[in-house]
Amino acid sequence: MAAVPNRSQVAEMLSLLRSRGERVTTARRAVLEALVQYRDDHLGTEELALRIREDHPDIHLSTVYRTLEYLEDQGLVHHVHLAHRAVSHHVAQDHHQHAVCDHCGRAFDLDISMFDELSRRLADEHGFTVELGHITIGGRCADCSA
Amino acid sequence: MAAVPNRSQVAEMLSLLRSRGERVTTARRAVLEALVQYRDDHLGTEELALRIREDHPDIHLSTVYRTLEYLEDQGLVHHVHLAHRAVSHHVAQDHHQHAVCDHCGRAFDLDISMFDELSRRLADEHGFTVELGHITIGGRCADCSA
DNA sequence: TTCACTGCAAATAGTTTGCACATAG
DNA sequence: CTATGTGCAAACTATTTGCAGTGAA
Repeated sequence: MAAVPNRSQVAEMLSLLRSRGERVTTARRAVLEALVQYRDDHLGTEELALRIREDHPDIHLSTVYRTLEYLEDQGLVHHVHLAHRAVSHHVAQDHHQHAVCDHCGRAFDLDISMFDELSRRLADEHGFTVELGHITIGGRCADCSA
Repeated sequence: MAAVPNRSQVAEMLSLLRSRGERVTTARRAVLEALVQYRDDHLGTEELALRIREDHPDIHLSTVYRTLEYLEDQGLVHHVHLAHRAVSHHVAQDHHQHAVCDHCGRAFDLDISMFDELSRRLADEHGFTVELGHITIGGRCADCSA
């Protein structure tokens, strides 16, 4: 799916920051690396911070919060409200939607094309520009319907 | 839209509870009345509790939380994650979707038919049963796009 | 009368902030 | 060198829970 190997995706985002005159710090690199490495795991912020600390025990949870906020401001990261209380972050390029089972909590990635008609109608009928990637669909997964 | 006038919608839900052998209390009646009265205002839980207290100063915030949870268990109420931190409740019969502007926070009600294709594809391709009414679409409203 | 419900206060979870020190540029 | 970023502790917000008293059936 990615036209560019993961390895350089972080490097690319870091040079983008540098080109904007932003500082590149250990925490920023570590957060981006973790988001790329665990991209499929839909980790909450605290869980993400735990993984980051495996390699960087000195990076504080509050720094992860601040860094994620910063990276969102920079447009490099988006967030999704997955389960009821958990917020999950992902790099902006990984645009996908989620369906979350209200029963078991599992998150399923959805193809963006599923939202084509919906976005078009929202634009036409309400002038509303959907921010894809932020949508979460709740319901019952196949297993939990049984 | 409703086949039944608002006035009796609460009464109806209360008799349903009674018919199940559940207790009808002041708090339960007050919460349902407020949900019906302010159905278009997308109130958060705390704000809802404030309105309820105008008439029933003795109903505690924690009771509102517990009552909403109870009414959800009974299937009479659903909740929606509207803005980033706010959870809003509405009576289950008022099934509609929301688009929330990430910029000004306004919520727009959407026609359910917009989700027909999406629900069908989720069912067909993933065996996932969408719980309509729980979906929130983020993005920019027409005004804030300017 | 009896057991579910409620008020209150205190606990918890997730997130944010002030401040002094560390570090990228 | 100097502004920006970070660690830490403490504050905050939304929500939940334990317990003893209240009230619906």
